[in-house]
Amino acid sequence: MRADAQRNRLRLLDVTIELILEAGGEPSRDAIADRAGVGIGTLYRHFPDQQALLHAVARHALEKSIGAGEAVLENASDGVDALRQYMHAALDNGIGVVNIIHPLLESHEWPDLRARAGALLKVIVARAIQDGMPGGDVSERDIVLAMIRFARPLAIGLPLDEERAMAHRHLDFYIDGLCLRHGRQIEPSSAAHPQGNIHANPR
Amino acid sequence: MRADAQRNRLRLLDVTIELILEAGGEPSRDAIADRAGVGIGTLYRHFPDQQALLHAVARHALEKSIGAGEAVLENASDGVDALRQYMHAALDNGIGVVNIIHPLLESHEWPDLRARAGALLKVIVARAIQDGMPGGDVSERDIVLAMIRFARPLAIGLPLDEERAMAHRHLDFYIDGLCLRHGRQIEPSSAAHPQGNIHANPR
Amino acid sequence: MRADAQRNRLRLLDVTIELILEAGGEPSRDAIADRAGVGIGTLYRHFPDQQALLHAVARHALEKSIGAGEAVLENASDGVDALRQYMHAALDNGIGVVNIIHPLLESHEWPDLRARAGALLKVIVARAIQDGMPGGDVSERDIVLAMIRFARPLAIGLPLDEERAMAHRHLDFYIDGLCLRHGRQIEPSSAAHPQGNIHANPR
Amino acid sequence: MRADAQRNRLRLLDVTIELILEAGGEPSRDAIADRAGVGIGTLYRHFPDQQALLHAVARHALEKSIGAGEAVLENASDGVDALRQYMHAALDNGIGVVNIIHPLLESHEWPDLRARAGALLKVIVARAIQDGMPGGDVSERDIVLAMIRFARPLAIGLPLDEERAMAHRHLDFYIDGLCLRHGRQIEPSSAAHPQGNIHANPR
DNA sequence: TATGAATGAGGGTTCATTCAT
DNA sequence: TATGAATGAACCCTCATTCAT
Repeated sequence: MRADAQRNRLRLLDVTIELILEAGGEPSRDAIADRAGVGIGTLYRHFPDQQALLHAVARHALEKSIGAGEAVLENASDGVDALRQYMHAALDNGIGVVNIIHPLLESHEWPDLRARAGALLKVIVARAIQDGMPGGDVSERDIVLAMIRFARPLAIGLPLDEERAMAHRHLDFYIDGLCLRHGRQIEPSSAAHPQGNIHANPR
Repeated sequence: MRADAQRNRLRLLDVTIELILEAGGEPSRDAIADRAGVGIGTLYRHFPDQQALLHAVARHALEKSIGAGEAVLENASDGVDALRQYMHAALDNGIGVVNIIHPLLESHEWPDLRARAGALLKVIVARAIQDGMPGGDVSERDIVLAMIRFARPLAIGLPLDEERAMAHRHLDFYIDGLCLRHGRQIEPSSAAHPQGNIHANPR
Repeated sequence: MRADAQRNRLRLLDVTIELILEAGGEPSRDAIADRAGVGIGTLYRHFPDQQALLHAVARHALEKSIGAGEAVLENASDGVDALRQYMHAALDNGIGVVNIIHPLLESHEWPDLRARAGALLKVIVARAIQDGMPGGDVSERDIVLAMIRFARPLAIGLPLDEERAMAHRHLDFYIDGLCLRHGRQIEPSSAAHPQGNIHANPR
Repeated sequence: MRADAQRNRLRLLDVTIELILEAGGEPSRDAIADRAGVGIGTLYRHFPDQQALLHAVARHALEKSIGAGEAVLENASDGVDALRQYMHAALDNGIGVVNIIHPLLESHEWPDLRARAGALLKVIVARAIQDGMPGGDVSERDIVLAMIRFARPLAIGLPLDEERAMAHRHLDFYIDGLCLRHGRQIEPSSAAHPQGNIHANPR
């Protein structure tokens, strides 16, 4: 691939994410091409249809999220802490930038990522349980679907920073609840995610 | 209003809710009319524009939710229990079926409902705090926005019953987390909600 | 026909003319029914379709115009004067309230009116020529089409009174020109139409 | 602009004029696109809304009309003749093709054209008066509104050539009448116009 | 007979996608 | 390869007309 083509491709991905985060919905193809400073034809050369573009964006976000999770896992001393950090990092890495990651993972696309994500999740959940999160009926599904939910914009016209703050705040309560299951009491919300939430307690 | 017109009106509201829950976004007018088995003109006679339809749907859901909350409040012996039951009932009553309830409540529409909803929320939160939910920075906003979030479809193609089950499950963890704040230990999620139906009566 | 039905029919005709003159285009069926204070169904009972209503309105205007022409003819001492008075009267009687009179007259509808209108026109033109209007290629067609033209609204948003004043003013110049053909000099615009024009010369 | 785009643009303008002249009202966008043989989207690319299209058409006609008038003024030896030629040329150039020229001229759009049109009219009328047209209450308004009126289709289904012939014929009588005011006798309608075509060059 | 609810064709407009330049 | 013009399906809405009450 020629260098300028490569540059266009990345620019298009970045712009798409920008626009999704700004407007909270799927941006129009024209808007993406305009903002990227290329013709609409160029957009289609790189991403033959809507799917292709969103897949690429999703893959991008997913890769970053998995990377973050793997890093967390390496450094964390506590499994529950690691789970919490991972979920917040996924939010910050745009895990929910599109609502298509889940079906994709369940399909046969991206076998590489599916494997990595699956392995990561399994370990993180296992470590969290090992370190005190009640097992029982709590499973990977409770993690994946929750990340999708907390990453979805509320769509009520909140400013972007409030939107993200509420997502992290809600997620924190959720994790607190997860770890409380079956009566175990933990230090709630102790390990905070790196950035951008208005969680009241100092972390 | 003529009997058949009344029937059509209700059918249109029901279908709209159905479609929103299935697709997770605003359904097209044509889709609504088709599913309801009426002409597009009939839809417009009953609801002159998108706003009117969504308002009607939202008001419908909001009224039922408030009603449920008031009933809960009357019968509940414990404030935290009442809060939990209220939030689940709101989900079952379609509280988040549209993303417009919140802005509307903040505007000057529906002064009657706003007053009722505001009063109800205040009492429910106060009673929950009184019965053990940590006060601190937890406020009505944490209840309202959470209901909107948990009621939003995940939009990943889940069948309707799974979608609803996950919403209630996520909500339960969230409430557990809310009430756990500052170390208080409660009996978590003890009262599992029945298989909630959006048209079910408040429990 | 029952008395109230008869009343409704007339009311509908009147309202239609009113609305045409107010808005300058074909009014909507709903607007007519509303203004007349009847249901849309009643409108359709009296006038089974758009055509029928406009025909009725046109016939109404045409009858009045012919009546006015016949009256003029009886009283006028000068043929050119009579022609002028007739054309102005036709304008005032709403001859152009719809643009469908002409095709109707050329078809086989209204044989009675066609006969009367044809006879009247023939006599009026003949008398005008006899009293000084140049014959040559001037024909009834120059009268009929001119009335249609001067009765058409300019559709540039003029207030109703200006619109009508300009119609009469333009018509006056036109008649002056008609009678000037082939070098004959007449006293221009001497015989004025009864009402509603801003013709500068005192009549 | 690409060659084919340019071709489409002109074709759309031509077709719009055709349809207006045939039907006597604003044609539907679908009808225009169909007749021009392009997709509806192409029409919208060139003219983003009804206004834009009608403005373009009107401006086109107005420019040609003014050009014709200026040419006439340069070559004409007689002011009344020049007025007559100008008005006929304006008809041939589609001056009244839309009923929006007048309001636009009275608004603040097209300051360039307004200035040119205003200057031209003033000179032409002055020269006509100087060469024998009675002044008195005759003004530029009698010229402008008359051009609009005579250019409007009668909307009675006449074939296009008859429609145009009648417009010129009516206009001729009108000008005769205008110039006859106050008893001045002129050589009426001597210079019959050739079979004018809307795209013909000014004579 | 009167009413007004229901219908659906048609007009306006947007936008994902294709294709000529 | 990059461009942006062209396409047309799909959406929103209006209104003439039909039909159940």
